[in-house]
Order: sequence, then structure tokens, then C-alpha cells
Amino acid sequence: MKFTPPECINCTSRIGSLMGCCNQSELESVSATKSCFTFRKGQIIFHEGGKPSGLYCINSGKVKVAKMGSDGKEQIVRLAKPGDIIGYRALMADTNYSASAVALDDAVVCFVPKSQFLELISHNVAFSGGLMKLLSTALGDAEERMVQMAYKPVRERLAEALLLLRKTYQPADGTDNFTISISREDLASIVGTAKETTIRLLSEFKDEKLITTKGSSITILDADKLYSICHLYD
Amino acid sequence: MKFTPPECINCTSRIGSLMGCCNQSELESVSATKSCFTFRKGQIIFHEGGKPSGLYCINSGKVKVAKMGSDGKEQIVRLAKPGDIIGYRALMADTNYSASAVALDDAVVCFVPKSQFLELISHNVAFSGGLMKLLSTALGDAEERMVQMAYKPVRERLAEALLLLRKTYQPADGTDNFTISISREDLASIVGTAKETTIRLLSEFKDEKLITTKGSSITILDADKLYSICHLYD
DNA sequence: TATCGGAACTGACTTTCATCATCTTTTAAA
DNA sequence: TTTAAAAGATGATGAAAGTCAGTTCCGATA
Repeated sequence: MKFTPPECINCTSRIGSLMGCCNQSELESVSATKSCFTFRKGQIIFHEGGKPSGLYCINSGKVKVAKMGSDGKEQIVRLAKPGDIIGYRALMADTNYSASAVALDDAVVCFVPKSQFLELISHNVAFSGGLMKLLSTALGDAEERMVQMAYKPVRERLAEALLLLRKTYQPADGTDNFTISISREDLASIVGTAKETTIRLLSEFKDEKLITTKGSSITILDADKLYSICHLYD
Repeated sequence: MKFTPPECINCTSRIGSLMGCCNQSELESVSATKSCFTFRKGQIIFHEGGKPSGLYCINSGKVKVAKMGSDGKEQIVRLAKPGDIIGYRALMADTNYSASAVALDDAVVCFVPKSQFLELISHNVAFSGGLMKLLSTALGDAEERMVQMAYKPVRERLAEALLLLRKTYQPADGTDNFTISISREDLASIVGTAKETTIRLLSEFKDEKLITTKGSSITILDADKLYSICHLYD
């Protein structure tokens, strides 16, 4: 759904994100060219296999980037928050999307056409450098998670996933206990396991007073202990 | 061990690799600046946790890039062949190495210092574009393997690993059956499983006439069937 | 060529986790 | 508020794969 777009200049999300590399005139140009959409929870932003024609920049809401496994099971490969861009991998590799992006919340997402994106890359060194750093960091994260999938037991990966959620979506001010509403299905897709196993291990964590749950929302009570669980052997 | 370096200009490996983006004068400059080393099978080229000071370009031999899992088990995240560069992720992300590089064979590897690499990136658009494409493709591969680790059974991942070895190290002329010498330990590290499990499944493949083995070398007899094994559910 | 060490291989056993079935709670719509 | 559907939770069971222990094979070196 399209609607009146927010101005990039006023977008606080851009601080500390790739768009922060743009100067004022570039931001104005992007603002003028982009389209902006709202997505309801669960709606698809782009679809695995589809052809990318631009870049998505998240203005508000949470987004998952996920691949379909061979037997229909979903694996979340990345989580995105306001200020993050998604869809850049396919654009740079010049391939179709290798994953889908889905809104976890109601979200506002801006679309920057490919031509303008390439323009920024070729004219703004900070921007292209930032993009390379983004790619490199994402590659490092993906390789790290690949090792975890291979060798870490589910319990440790679940602790890791909870901390990843906190790290990604913790509000800036937040010194409080972190709370997030996430379906057990989605959580299992981060961990790379079955929903039932996730639920069982969450119950263990509840017994151990590491978290509490209410409906689908989870509150982290003891992040330090979660941290020590996922670094058992380190 | 350092020795008389091969000239980049005459290096046939550079065709189809990132270095192929360089023009003659750039190649001469690289050739003049670089150092060149030989590594015996098993020797470490760079070490996980170490600080990168440049880029490695493989002139001959096979190289594995691997991470150490939490309980001391190794996961091979990438395989490199002549012409490939390694160590670029850490350099671009400006972090320490997140994986080690080890020679699988006796290998000749050239070292390009960071300053010259950054020079190439900033002055040669084709080079920086090629690097971005390299990063994007590697990210796609890593995410794909992450999903496989999560949901594919070991048998399918082993078939996948054998085909990956073939795709990577198949000689250009090779229409013959592909043969490679690889320890069961290393093969298990690609698959992300235990050595014994790998051996057992290789025996199954032998029974099914998909491969033959002699000592540590493995010959692929029926790549099509291996392919159908790793795409069971697709 | 003998032998020593490492790698390939095999078997027995155990653990982890996926699956299926069922029940309960929550959520949202009528 | 009632009720239907979706999501959370729990139990029982079996398959997949890890671990440990042991044997055989091969290749390097004396």
C-alpha cells in the first residue's frame, strides 16, 4: 500500500545506517524519487526468486529476511530494523532474490530504484565503502551462524537467538528488561529447529528464571546467563 | 617460505578472477609490490583472530578457509583455488580474521599489501565492482549453506559437498570422472558433521556405485545421481 | 622389506531432536 | 460475550547422527 512518504531528511532512522553516508542534496534527491509503502504484519515485501528492481529501506517496523528450506521449513537469515536496508545482496550480485522479506510488525518501507542506488554507489565513496562494510559484516555473520548450525546444540542456539533479538531490537534507551513479541514459529526459524523444540526449551528457560513469557511475548530476565549458555565451550 | 615470485602479467589464474579486472600497469605495480610464499600441505596461511595486513591471491594449490566451532570442531566455510583471493572479508569489514586459511595441497600464494589493495579499490571501478559482486555471491552462498545445515540431512549435505568439490576443482578440460584426494576429516568439515558419519555415508555411496575410493582419494562416478540426492525435496 | 603411525573404516551404544498427537490458552471475529 | 481459529504447550515415540572403542589398511621411513 502506497501513501504519503516520510522525508529522508527528517528520518531519524538514517543515523548510523547506510543512508547516513548521504549528503543533503543526495537525500533530497532520494526523497524525491523514492516510493513508500506500508505493510501489515505478515505481508511480503519481496519474494524469494523475484527480480530486484531497487532497494528497500525500513522506516519503521521489524522485518525478517528468510529462505525456504528444501522441505518447506523456513530459515530466517537476517533481521532488519528501522534504518536498515534490505535487498542489497541480490542487487549487487545481479541475481534474483535468494530470500524473501516479510514484515514482522506493521511496517513502513521506502523503495529506492536501482538506478538511483547505483548512482549513489558510483558518486559517493563513503556510500560504496559503507555498502562493502555492510556486505562484509553480513558475510561474517552468516558464516558464524553456519558454524553454529553445524555444531551448536539447539539450546545454545536458542539462547543466541534471544540475544540477537535483544541486540537488534533493544530500544536505544533500554536498560530495562527486554521484551519482544514473536511467534514460536518465527523464533524456531531463527534457531533453525522445530517449533515444538523451541517451545520446550523456552519452558526450560522459564524454569531457570532466565525469561518469562506472556502469550507470544518473551521477556529476558537474565541476559548474562543466556550469554554464558551460548558460550559454554568458548 | 618466500621465494622467487611469479609475475602477475603471466599468471593464467587471474583470468576470470578479481585480478582480471586490473589493467597492465596495475598488474605490473602489483607484481612489483607483492610478496610470494609457498606453503606445504597443512600449513596455515592466516589465522583466525589475527589482524589482516593485506590480501592473499592463490597462484597454485587448494586452500580451505575454516572456522573453529565452539567445541573444537572445524567448519570449512569456503574453498579456494588458483586465481581466487582470500582474506578480503576481514580487510573490508575492518575486523580481525574470522576464519583461518590452510593449504590443502602444497600451494603458492601471493600477498598484496592492504594499501595497494585499497588503492585498486578506489581507482578502479571494475575492481571495486568485482569485489562487491564477490562479497555478494559469497554472502548468498553462506546463507544457502546456513539453511542446508539447519534442515538438510547429512546424506544430502555430503552429496552437495562432493559436487561442490567437483565444481570448484574440476580441471577446465575435465569431461572425465572427477577425482580428488581429501581427508575424511576435511570432508566432514565441509559437511558439518562427524568424521565417522562421513565415512559411513561414503560407504553407502560406494555401495550405490555413485563413487569409488582409493585411500583418501574419491572419484565421482555418477554426478547426476548425487545431484538428485541433494535436491530430493526441491 | 619390515614396522610404525596415521588415516580409513566398522560396530555398539547413547543422545538429541523431529514428528505426531493431544490438550490448553490466547486472540480475534461474530 | 460467545465461539471459532490460531498459537502455545506437553507427552510419547522413533529416526538420525554423535561418541567411543576397536580393527584394518596404507604409506612413509628405517
